[in-house]
Amino acid sequence: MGSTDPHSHNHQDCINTALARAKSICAEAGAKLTAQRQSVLQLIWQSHKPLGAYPLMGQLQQLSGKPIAPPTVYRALEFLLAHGLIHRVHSLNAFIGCTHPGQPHSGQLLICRACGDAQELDNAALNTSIRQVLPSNGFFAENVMLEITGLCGGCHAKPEHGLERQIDSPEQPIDSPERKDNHHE
Amino acid sequence: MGSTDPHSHNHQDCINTALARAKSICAEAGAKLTAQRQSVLQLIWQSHKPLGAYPLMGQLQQLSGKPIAPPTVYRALEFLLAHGLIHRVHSLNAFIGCTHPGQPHSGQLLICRACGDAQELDNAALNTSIRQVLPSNGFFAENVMLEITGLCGGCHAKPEHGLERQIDSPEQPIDSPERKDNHHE
DNA sequence: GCGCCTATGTTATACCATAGCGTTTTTCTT
DNA sequence: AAGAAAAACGCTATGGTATAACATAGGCGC
Repeated sequence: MGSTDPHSHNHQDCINTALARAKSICAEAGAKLTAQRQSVLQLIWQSHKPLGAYPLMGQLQQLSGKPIAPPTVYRALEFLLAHGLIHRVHSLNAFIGCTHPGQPHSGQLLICRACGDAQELDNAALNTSIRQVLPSNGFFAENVMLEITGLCGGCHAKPEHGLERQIDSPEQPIDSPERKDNHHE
Repeated sequence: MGSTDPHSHNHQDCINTALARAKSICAEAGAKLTAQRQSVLQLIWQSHKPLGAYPLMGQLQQLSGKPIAPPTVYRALEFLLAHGLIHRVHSLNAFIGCTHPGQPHSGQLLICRACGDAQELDNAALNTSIRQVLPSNGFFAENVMLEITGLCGGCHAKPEHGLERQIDSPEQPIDSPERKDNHHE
């Protein structure tokens, strides 16, 4: 969440809003948001941090009182992904609720390695920049995934996470000398 | 790559150049590019498409004539990642040679879902855009990962890869009229 | 009821990655 | 050159992620 404490807002409202939106989106699309899919969506929102499929499976079992197998979970996730209700966080093999479903956007995430929170962005300038790179490469983009890992404001202020590998790490952060696309072709 | 045939250039030169660069980078860093690590780097470059750890392991076994265990492969990969000689492709659980090692940059990849080729970008405007979003969020970035999936120029021209859902189109990733609830993110 | 489509259940397995520990090789120090 | 420390490697086992394939159940139009 970066600057916002997960508990500084009414989280239940948060979840309810997401569920309500999901219902209307599915209704409009003619898709069935079944009880199970809704449970999965709710659990993902409850966590408010990227949630893995197996932890999710465990919670789903607790919730339903019966054993749940991986395919069941993955099928629900697949449905939710397809309808833009959640995002997959590749760098964590996890899933997170989409904060503005129904609107066109590409996934842009800020992921704190210390507290584990993930904040979704939808930065217009960034979207524009990304889109502009593509035509020059003749590439037809279908899915854009941007995941930025680091420390959120809160965690960055604390000393215990001070191992700031920003400067000397080979997998460099964003700072890059001016250089144009370059490839060996 | 992308639209270009992997064999339209002298691939061996490509590999040799990468190996030579790797040697000089490691020498400068005081790191040991052992025979095994070099083999791994070479195999990754030979593939010229993102290569998974297990396929890599198989090739490594063939090359060396003896059984190789996963940790061996992953340790080599870890070394190469740490020194910026390869990139991890999260969306494919695979690895690809870095086209401009030694220079600070974040990984920006165009991945074709049809032919599997991946092209690395280093677009200055994009880097700038990304960098500019962060301060406003109080976020301290350490690693940026951008992976764009779609169709490269060549594959886009062919009819068999039809399901074209352009990103950022007003409609969500999935269909509008006829529904079929399966799609990968 | 019947056929069809969708969702779900179930078993098994494939695929990806790391922990932990012992051995070998290299490098540094004396 | 001998010995200690560190780095790299081999190996076994296991954890974590994801899907294939097939079976079952329920809704819905006819």
